Amino acid sequence: MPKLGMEPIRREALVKATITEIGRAGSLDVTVSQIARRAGMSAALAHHYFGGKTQIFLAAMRHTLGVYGAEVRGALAMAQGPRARTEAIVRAGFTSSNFRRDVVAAWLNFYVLAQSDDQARRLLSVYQRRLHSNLVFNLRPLVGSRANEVAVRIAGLIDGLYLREALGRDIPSGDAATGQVLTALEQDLKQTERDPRP
Amino acid sequence: MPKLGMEPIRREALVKATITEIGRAGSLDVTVSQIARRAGMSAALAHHYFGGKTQIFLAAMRHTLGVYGAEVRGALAMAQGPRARTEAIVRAGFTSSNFRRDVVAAWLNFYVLAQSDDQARRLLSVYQRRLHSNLVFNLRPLVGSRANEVAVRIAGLIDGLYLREALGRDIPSGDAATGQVLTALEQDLKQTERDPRP
Amino acid sequence: MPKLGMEPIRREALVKATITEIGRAGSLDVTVSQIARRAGMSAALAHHYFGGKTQIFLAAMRHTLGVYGAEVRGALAMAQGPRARTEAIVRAGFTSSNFRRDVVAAWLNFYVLAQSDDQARRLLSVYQRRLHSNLVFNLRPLVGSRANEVAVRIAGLIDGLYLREALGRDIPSGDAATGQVLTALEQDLKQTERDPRP
Amino acid sequence: MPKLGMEPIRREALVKATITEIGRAGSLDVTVSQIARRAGMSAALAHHYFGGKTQIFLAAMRHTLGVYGAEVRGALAMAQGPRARTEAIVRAGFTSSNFRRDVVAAWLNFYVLAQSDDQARRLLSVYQRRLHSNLVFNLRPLVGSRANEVAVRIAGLIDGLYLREALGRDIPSGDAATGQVLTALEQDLKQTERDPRP
DNA sequence: AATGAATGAGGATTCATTCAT
DNA sequence: GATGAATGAATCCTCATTCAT
Repeated sequence: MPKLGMEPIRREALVKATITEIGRAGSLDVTVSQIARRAGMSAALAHHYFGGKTQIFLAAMRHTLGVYGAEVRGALAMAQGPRARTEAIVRAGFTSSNFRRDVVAAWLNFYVLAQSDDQARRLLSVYQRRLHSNLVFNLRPLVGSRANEVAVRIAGLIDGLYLREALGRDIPSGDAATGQVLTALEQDLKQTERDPRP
Repeated sequence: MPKLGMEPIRREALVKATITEIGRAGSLDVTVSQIARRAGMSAALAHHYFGGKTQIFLAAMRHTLGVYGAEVRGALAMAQGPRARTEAIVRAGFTSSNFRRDVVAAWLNFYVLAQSDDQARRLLSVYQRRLHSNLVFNLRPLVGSRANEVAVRIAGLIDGLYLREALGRDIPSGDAATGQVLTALEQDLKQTERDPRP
Repeated sequence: MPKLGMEPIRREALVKATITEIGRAGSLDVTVSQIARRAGMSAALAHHYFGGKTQIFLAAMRHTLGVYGAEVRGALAMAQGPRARTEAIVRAGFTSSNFRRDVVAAWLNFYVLAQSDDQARRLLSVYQRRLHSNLVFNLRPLVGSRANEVAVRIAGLIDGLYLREALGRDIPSGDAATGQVLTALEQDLKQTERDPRP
Repeated sequence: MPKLGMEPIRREALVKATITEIGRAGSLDVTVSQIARRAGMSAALAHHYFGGKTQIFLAAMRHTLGVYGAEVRGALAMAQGPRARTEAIVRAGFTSSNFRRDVVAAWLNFYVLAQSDDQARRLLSVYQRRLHSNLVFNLRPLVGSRANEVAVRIAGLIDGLYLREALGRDIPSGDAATGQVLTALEQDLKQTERDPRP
């Protein structure tokens, strides 16, 4: 009994299973069989849908980036004014849907993959550029010509806290991380108050 | 052609070759043969000296951490006063011997390895704790009770900039990264001036 | 060419090939590839079905013991009275399906394997205990309290003749071996006649 | 300081170490390094003295057979008359120097080796023939034309009891084994009394 | 006499991928 | 649409053996 319209369901199941398995293994050393099993299908079917292991990883990556992007857009839509919007961007990064142990592990591994796989690198670049311009756009009214520099600092700090979290044994605390970044942000704002450079 | 006392020579060659190969591959998916070939010996000999692939990686890791630690100690020895010492710690992280493309790639992969390998995790913990307490010790006179929080921020930012550099296409610029961290540090110091909390 | 339900077919082919190859080599120094090739498949498939080399050997062992056990049961079913049954047990051990050169070699190697592998040891123990109790049960009416001792002697002699056969160059003669054991048995019976010990 | 006259000492140490290691492993899967280490020298030296792994095994085998042969000859020298001499041969096989766990394991493995190695086979043949003719020679006055057949039975039983002992968990009991064989022998003698066939 | 150094050959095992059904 | 069957290629690791010192 061939089932119709299974494709999107299967794909989604595989993407989720991929994130889960990468999280469990803590690395990309995960077999297609493991992923497929967790997704409730045969390895052959996984291949059928995605064409290969790398494609599966990339799809999982796109999914993760997509979720993250949606979260950012959602937060931006609610916020009023540049400061609130900048803070919203920061907060979105540490939401409970993004700052989960397995997702963090996936991110870390995607960074690794991006070093050898061009598609992955491009994907990450897109994310990084988008984050950067989002930050710069909203920081400009707040810190003027410092916007670029501050954006790099904020983004760097976000990544760094992610990285640290990947290793800690305790459940990731989004609040603490958010607090760290917002404090850094606030000091950049104060610095501008003291020494404005339009 | 001396035939005795080769062990340390071989070990060192293997450690270097490991860093290089990880740098080239951008991942831990490097065969023992590749490493051994680059180090100018057979894979069997590499196994003979290290006992296994993981041990080779860990030795390379220890070496990298060792170099880093030496650099930090050296910098600390030259610096006078807490502020200079704190800056020295930061600068040491972005020295040209640490902030090389392949070394950064190695670090990134060690983070990954630490998620699944206990020895690697322990090694990283040691490094992180040492960095943290170094920072806290020198920050105390500067920012008082904020020392811990500031140390986390500084360390996080350092890691984040490392991470970003791993992906960039251009040669890593230690100066830019150092500048970023020192700016963040300076703002934390000013904040304390404004609002001292002994 | 049916493509489903291959598993039992493959397993059986592998088990047979294992016996054959052990027979040819005269030892367990047989590669999985050799076995797989003889069974008409790739080494990978052999692993797929059995999980590892030891498992393949154990399966072959179980098969051999199974055949032997079936033969004994078959012979017992035909025989009437304790003496006939005891003789049947002896004869079953030297049947042409059990007393083949390669099977004898397999036995010998299983003894060796049993010294280091626990599963193998357990398997052999089961066989030995079964043989022993079969003998004792049927010997009791014939030799009374000597049953245990006689059973040990009979079983020992069977094993010894197997061992000797493993080395001889000529085709194993089940008849000669059977004769030897039956003679020993008969003398034990006569001894009981002369000196009954209920 | 080159030591003189070390050769015999080294060889003996290696032979003993070989028996010990085979006993520990329960198989011939013993590396030359293991043997050499136990014998207190380098693997290279072991090769130097024996030429190769097989040669080391064969030397150990010759040694074992030699000890056994000496024991038999010693026992024969003490015994008076054919019956005592026959019993002496049997007893020699289960002496505490021959019926040790590791020696039994070695024997078993030599049987295995003899299936693939010609030198080993020849060595075993020599032992078997010698044992056989020793038995026949002394049995002739006792059982007349049955001598050959009885010798096969006795020798088979000895081998079988060895084999059984190789697997048992308890310390080998030479007495019990000797008893078994002597009982069989006695019954053969009685049989001849009843039905003499000169 | 003795050994550390060194390697080639080989073997178990894993896995992504393909294919026939 | 879905999967069991099947394999080639790769990789880690072991080990007997050789050689220079």
